[in-house]
Amino acid sequence: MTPPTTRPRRYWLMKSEPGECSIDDALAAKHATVPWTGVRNYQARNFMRDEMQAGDGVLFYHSSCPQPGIAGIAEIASAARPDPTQFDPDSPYFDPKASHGKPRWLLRDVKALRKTRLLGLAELRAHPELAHLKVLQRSNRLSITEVNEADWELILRLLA
DNA sequence: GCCAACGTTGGC
DNA sequence: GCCAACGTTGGC
Repeated sequence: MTPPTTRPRRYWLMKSEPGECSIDDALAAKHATVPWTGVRNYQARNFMRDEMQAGDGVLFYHSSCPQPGIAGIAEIASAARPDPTQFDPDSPYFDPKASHGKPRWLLRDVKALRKTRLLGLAELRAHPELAHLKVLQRSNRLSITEVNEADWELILRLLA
């Protein structure tokens, strides 16, 4: 018997518009868990479909709002599964080219662990060690990016 | 509301 | 496969 394969825990930054799903909304949800619906970018989808693993750490980021920044800590809480909003003609995320037989968009459930103080962009930028963070790059539009372990640990220290 | 950057679309 | 037009993102 070969032992189950393991890999080091990975870390992600996931953007959510608080008007749609804030860290408070996620914490208030059943099991503090929300399906990460509405991602319609292939690179972000591929992270959810192929790269993530249950238990991975998540920086819960508020975007498109008065105070953008990291607002909480969460973790990946499920395997990949089809995003149901792609099949719903009444959803803004409806995708007429998707079908149940051939879903295009896969999501993960994300479990909120705690709300933190808001760690805003200006403060993130004030730490040169974090300068390479994807979310700080000029006009990065990707809603899911990977965070390396050193950055994860530094950010958790800043939030402590 | 502005606007730069980027992904997607579709004609060729 | 190219590439211009278009739509979206998202901080400011």
